[in-house]
Amino acid sequence: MNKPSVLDVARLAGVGTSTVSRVLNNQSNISAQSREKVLRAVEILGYTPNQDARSLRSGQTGAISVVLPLTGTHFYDTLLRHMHQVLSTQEYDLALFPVLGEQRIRRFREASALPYRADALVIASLDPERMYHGKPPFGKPIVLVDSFHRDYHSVCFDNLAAGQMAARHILKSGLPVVFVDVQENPGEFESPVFRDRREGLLQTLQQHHLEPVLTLKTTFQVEGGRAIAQDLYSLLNEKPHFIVAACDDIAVGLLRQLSEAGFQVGRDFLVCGFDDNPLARESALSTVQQPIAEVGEAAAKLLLRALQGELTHLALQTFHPRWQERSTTTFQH
Amino acid sequence: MNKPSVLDVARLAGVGTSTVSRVLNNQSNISAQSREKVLRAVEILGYTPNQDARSLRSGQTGAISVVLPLTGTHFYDTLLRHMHQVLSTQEYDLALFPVLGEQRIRRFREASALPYRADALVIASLDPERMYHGKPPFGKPIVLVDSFHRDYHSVCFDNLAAGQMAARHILKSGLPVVFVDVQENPGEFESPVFRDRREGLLQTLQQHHLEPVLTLKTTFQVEGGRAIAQDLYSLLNEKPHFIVAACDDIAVGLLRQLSEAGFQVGRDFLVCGFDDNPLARESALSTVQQPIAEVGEAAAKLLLRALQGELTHLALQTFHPRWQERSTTTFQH
DNA sequence: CTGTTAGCGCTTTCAA
DNA sequence: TTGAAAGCGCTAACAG
Repeated sequence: MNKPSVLDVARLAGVGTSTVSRVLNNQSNISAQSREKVLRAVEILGYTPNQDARSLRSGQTGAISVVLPLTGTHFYDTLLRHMHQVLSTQEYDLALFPVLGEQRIRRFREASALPYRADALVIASLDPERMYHGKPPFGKPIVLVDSFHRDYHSVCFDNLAAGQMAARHILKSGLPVVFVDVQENPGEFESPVFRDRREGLLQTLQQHHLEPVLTLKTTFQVEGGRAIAQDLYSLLNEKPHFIVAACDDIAVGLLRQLSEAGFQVGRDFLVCGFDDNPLARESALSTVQQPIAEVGEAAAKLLLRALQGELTHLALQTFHPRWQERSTTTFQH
Repeated sequence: MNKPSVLDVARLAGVGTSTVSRVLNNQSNISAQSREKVLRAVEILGYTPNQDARSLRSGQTGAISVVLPLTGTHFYDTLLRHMHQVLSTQEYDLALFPVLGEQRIRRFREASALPYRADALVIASLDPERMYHGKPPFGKPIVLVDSFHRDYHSVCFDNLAAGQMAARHILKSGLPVVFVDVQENPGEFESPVFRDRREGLLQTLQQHHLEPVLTLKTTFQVEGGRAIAQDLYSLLNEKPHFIVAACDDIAVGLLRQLSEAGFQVGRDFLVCGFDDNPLARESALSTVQQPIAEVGEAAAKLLLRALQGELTHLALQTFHPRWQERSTTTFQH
């Protein structure tokens, strides 16, 4: 037998279809009697509403799509958990759409793509301009997270301030600086995150007439840090340096490789990173912490307001980093 | 102005709505002339089809949902990338639904939940029986990945064989065994993965009249391994042991903490794990590798066949582990 | 408080 | 090869 429809339920309950609809949507003007009958019929038939029809009719899907570069990192995991926590208080389901490669980008430029079958869209860490060559094909609320564009609501980390913050701690040490930047994959978008960190860092250093004695680039994993450690050996043999890496993973790789090569943190070098991911915590790495949880929650709340049409002006929320002092930035005497 | 519909396109093109529909769906019986007119009208109006209406009418969504416990790990990242690679050759979009907490489980039991607005469902690492207290509320193809149930197509890792494989390498060493199992979070489901690894391991050891001299449990992160390392100090001071951990993270935590405490791998202890994640590679940990990529691809292909109705019988595919010999399971002489 | 009815936008017969 | 028209399952306006 076919899936039962509202009509089947209505017939069995001996009421009209609108009564069924009202009961199912918890509307108020319903007698206890009718409600009872409808619910019983629903139960008997094992009726479940067709969501496509519901969406077609009401124009609402109950879905919120999150487009993000990838899953599989602490950053997105944390971000999503916190967004999720806020959004699930309402009746919204969250669907994730990682942009795994160029192929998906092209697909996501089409208005018929799955992410746009939703009531609202979250775009995380991606520049809408570059991703879409213009505007996303989506006419409902959009919130940018970890990314900024003047045409959209945005919730951002202040990466410029993060860079400045690192610079200030470097300056306190009085040591010469080595900066290890992230090597962007050619063909992938340049990340504004690293651009801003770099800018804030170098800017503040310059204001104090300090420039890195050496700048290196490497991939943003632990292995990337390990790989370029040897380029520092001669420098560190000469005198201690402060090494600032553009992310924790690189910093940790550096820390480990240098330690294994006989250099001692706190004596031969100091090192710090950015992010405060679990690896940093584990390795006692001093770092500039990004308030991921706060940003996730703020974005979700913003979205909720946008969905309720309460957001008349373009919102821009910026969250400030926090310095996490651990053991890799103090001299051992 | 409102979003244009097929009717608007049809009017502008001077054709009927069915002609518009046929052009948009690349059907054959269309004159080049009509096609031309329709496409031009589509262009002018910026028309994009309403997917809800399309789904309602055709019963197809073009979506495949993946329900998984969490994102944010190498395992799921790898699995998804490979599934994605296969599925995107067809016109399917992949949507991810991490089950973040008990709240979501309840929601996902409802037939109206977002994951079920799809043409097929992938359930990763979750036992449908426990998750749904019965069957998922979904009448279309379902494929289980990293999980088995006799009522569904399944693509699995042979965790029993993985446990046996570890046992065989332990036996070769002739050392007494310490087994560090994963502590399941109370309230969460017991993972069949760890159950099978444990069973395969202990079973094979027993067949050779060997039993662990000590069994410990801890959480499955690196920190979990570190935390219980001290429980082994006296044992290792006495004589060397082979430590087998139920996953790489724990093994690495153990390896690191024991090394820092002055014990030497290859002399005071040997250690191996399961999974072969990046951390294992980085730490030169011997481990039982799970062929994640193959499983992901196999699952995707199975799904495609199921969608085409080619799958008449229940499929069960099992993939075998591979031993990754690195430096933590050989004695240094 | 309730039932009848008109579409939401599309695909797909059916007849031309 | 094409157009008219039916109807997928639902919600909401309207009339009672």
